[in-house]
Amino acid sequence: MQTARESAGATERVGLTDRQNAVLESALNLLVEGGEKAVTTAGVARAANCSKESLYKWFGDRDGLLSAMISYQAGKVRTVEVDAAALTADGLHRHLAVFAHDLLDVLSGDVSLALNRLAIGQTVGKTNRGGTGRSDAPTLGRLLEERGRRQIGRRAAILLEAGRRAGLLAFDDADEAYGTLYGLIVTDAHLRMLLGEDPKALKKEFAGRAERAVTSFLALYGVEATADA
Amino acid sequence: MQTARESAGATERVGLTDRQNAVLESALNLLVEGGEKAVTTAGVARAANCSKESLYKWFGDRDGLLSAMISYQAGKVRTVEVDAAALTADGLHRHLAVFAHDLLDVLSGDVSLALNRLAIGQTVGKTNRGGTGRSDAPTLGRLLEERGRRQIGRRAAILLEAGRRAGLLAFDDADEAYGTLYGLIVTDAHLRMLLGEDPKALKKEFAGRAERAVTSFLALYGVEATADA
DNA sequence: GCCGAACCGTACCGTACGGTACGCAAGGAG
DNA sequence: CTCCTTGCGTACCGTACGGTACGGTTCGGC
Repeated sequence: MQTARESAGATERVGLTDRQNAVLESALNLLVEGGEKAVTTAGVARAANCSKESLYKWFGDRDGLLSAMISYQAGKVRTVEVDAAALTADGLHRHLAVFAHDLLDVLSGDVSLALNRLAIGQTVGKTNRGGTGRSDAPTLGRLLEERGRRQIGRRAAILLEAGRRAGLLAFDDADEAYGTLYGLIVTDAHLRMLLGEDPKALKKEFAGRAERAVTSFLALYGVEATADA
Repeated sequence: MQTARESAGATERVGLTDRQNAVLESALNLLVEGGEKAVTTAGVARAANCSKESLYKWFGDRDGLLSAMISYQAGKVRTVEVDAAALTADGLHRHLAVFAHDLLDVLSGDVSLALNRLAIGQTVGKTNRGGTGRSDAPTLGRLLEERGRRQIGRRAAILLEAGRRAGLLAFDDADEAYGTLYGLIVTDAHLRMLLGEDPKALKKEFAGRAERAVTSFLALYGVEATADA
C-alpha cells in the first residue's frame, strides 16, 4: 500500500496510484460513450485490463468507483487567478468574456456532460431513506456540486470582487450577481445538452453568446465610466 | 381496442383509457420517490393493480412505458393566452413576473424534476448506435424537449411579441431575448435541484428572484416610457 | 534463491429485472 | 345461458449484473 504514495505521479494529488487513475480514465471513457449502463464492473475491468477483485479492493463497491470518477475528473480543472490590482473597464470586460467562454467550454465537454448525467440520473427526489443507516455516501450530486461547480463559482466570485474593488461594478449580494452572470451566459444551453442536443451545434455560437452575456451583465451591474476610476 | 376511444374521459386527449392513465399516474408516483430504478414492470403492475401482460400490451415495452409517462405528464400543462392588445408597461411587467413565477414553479415540481432526471439519465453522449436499425425511439430527452420545454417557450414568445408590438420591448431576435429571460429567471436553480438540492429551500426566494429577473430583463430590453405608446 | 504481497484472469453465485405464458374471473353481446 | 373479449394474478425463463473466491504470475525484499 505504501507503494501507492511513492509511485504517485505528479499529475494527481489525491492518494491514488497511477494505475488506479488509469482505471478511472478507462471508466470515464466507458461512461462517455454508453452512459451509466455501460459502466459495469466487468466492463471496466476488461477495458482497463485489471481484475474485478482489484476494483473492489480499491474502490469498495460500484458506488465508490463512480464517486472516485467524479473526484478524479474534478481534480483536473484548475482555476486561474487574476490579479485584482490595475483592472480597467476594458480589462474587466475581457476577463469576463474569457470566463464566460471557459464556462461554456467546460459545461459542453464530453466528460462533464456524462458526469452530470450520471449524478443527475442517480439522484432521487425523496432524500433520507435511512433503511440500512449506513448512508454516508454524499449522493454523487452533492459531490459534483462541491468539487466542480463550487470551484468555478469561486473563480467568478474573485473576479467580481476585483471588479467591485476597482469601482467598475456595483452590487450588494455577490452570489446574486454571480447568479445573474451565470444565467446570462448559460441560459438553457446546459440543460439542452444534458438532454441530448449535440454540443457541436451549440459551440458555434459560444463566442457570440459569451460576448452578449458579458455586455448585458455590465449593462446591469457596471458602473458608468464617468466615475472616479 | 375501440372501447378505448369511447371510454376516454374528458381529462386527457390522447388515445388512452382512463385505466391506462391511472397506471401512468402510479408509475409517476413510483418514479418520484425512488427514481428510475424504482420503475420496474413488476413494481408498476403491483402499484397499479394491473398485470404485467397488460402493461406490455398497452405500452409495448419498458421504454414505451417511460415515453408514455412523459407524454402523459406533458399533457397537463396548459398555456394561458394573454390578450396582446392594450398592454401597458406595468401590465407587461406583471405578466412577465407571473410567467417567471410559473416557470420556476413548474421546474421545481416533483414530477417535473423526476421526469427530467429520467430523461437525462437515459441520454448518452454518442448518439447513432444503429446496431439493430430499429431505433425509432425519439430519445426521451427529445420527447421531453418537444412536449414540455417547447410549450412554455411558446407562451413566452407570445408574451414577448405582444410587448414588442405594443412598443414596450425592443429586440431583434426573439429566441435570443427569450434565452436571456430564461437565464435571468432560472440561473442555475434548475441544475441544482436536479442534482438533489431541496426545492423547498429554493422556493422561498422564488418571488424575489422572479421580480429581480423581470426588472433586469426590462432594463435590458425595455423601451423608455417616453415612447409614442 | 525463497517468500509474500499485489494483481490479473476467470469462474462462480445469488439476485433482480425484462419479457412471456398460462389459468381464471368479470362483463357485454347474441 | 353461452361465448368471447379484456384484463388480473402468478408462475416461469433467460440474462445480465454486483460481488466473491480461487489459481497463476510478476516483482520487490531478505
